[in-house]
Amino acid sequence: MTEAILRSARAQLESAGVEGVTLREVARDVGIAVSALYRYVDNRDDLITELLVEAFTDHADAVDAAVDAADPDDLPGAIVAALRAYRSWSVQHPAQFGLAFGAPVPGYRAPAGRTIAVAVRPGSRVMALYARAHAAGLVDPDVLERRAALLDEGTAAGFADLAQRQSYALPVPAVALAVDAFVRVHGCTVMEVFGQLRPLVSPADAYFETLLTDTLATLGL
Amino acid sequence: MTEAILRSARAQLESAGVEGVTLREVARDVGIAVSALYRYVDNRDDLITELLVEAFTDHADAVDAAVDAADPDDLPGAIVAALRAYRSWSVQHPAQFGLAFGAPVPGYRAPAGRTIAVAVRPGSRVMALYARAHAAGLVDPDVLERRAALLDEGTAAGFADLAQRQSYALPVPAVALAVDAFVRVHGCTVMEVFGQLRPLVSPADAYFETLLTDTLATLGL
DNA sequence: TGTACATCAGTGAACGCGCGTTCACTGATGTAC
DNA sequence: TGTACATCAGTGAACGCGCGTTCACTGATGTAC
Repeated sequence: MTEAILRSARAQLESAGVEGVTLREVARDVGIAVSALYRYVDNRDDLITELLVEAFTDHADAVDAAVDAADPDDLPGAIVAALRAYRSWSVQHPAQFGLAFGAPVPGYRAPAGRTIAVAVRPGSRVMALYARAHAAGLVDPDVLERRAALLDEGTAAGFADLAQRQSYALPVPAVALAVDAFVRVHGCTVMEVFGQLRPLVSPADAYFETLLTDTLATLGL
Repeated sequence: MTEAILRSARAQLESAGVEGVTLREVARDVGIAVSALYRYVDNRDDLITELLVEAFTDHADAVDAAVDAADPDDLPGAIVAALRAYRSWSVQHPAQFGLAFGAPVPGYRAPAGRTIAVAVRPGSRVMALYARAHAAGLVDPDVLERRAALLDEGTAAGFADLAQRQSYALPVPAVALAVDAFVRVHGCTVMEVFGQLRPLVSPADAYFETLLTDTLATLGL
């Protein structure tokens, strides 16, 4: 039942956006009185939270699956697979992506406790791969050095803080490189999902592949 | 009057998002009967369109102003100024940015005739600067060549098409470089406005500056 | 085996609300003769 | 100068709608004695 409710809500999210997710419509869809919905859901915001957590989870699961399926001895390959999955899932689930990574929903405050841990999973997974690559000596020292030269004190402190909070076993310039790469990939993905890429780039798949190979260079791999 | 209506609608957009923009609230705000609104506006969608066009226009105006204020003999400097303005306006006007560049509003179809021309202005402005820099021989040929090597047939055709449609006086690899740079800048901006950058990067200003200097390298300048 | 009772999923009417849009209208202003 | 008329910004009531949430309830199922 709880699952049927969530499925119906997801369908509405996909067809009408967050603001189109409605308890009454869910009730109609599931074939239940509206009031009966309150047995399964505290209120509308609670349902939205459920959708949000589900979106983050599905996204992270897709990335995990790609990494698990990759050759464990080919770290750059695994990173590429992860980033590819990051985009693929997003393009295939635009509404859920929009809920998770789009403009914040006005009047709705996501409960940090439930969302943060799951929102951070894909980044942490990739970072762990990169840390292993770094430990294995695969990261070009010149690239690291050039990135270090770009760092001012404030940003360096920020990256050090991030590495400590998330337990990333990487020196600050390597964290900076990883963030750069992530910004490229996520930025390109957002643009594609929200329709800003199409006017600029014709086969998005191919463009993303070139962005990926170039991103490896960003990472010094 | 028309201006007062638009101002009120903009305030609502800022405080409650697109879905929070309401004819009745605008009427209340302006001090007029709801029905009187229909003298100035065809319907709600028309008002949203007005907001959308205004957002694109203000954004493009900000970029134009930055370029106009820059030293006309320092093309890389002008490009940096344009990209900086691109981000600054966005960060300062998150709601309008979200309307223009966020997830499409469900149930609302923007009239292409009114939006496309204005949506394209910042990109074209920067592209024109880059074309001048290229014509002046400022673009590193090695960078161009490396980018050319990354191009497959399909993507190359896409960029050629873009250059022709928009009359960009640049060879295909240079167009590709410019798009890469734009994706980086826009992607980073989206992440910042929608709150995905803050968990990763601590002083966003400083990070964006390093991204800008690195973007110049992307462009071969 | 039979009865009293608790549990619990689900009902349906009602609440108060805000919305976009339409309609017949009012009343001031300006113009034509 | 005075009168008839058109224009036009704005009024206010009404339409039909959908929403989230609450409330007293029903009726089947299971449990305790």
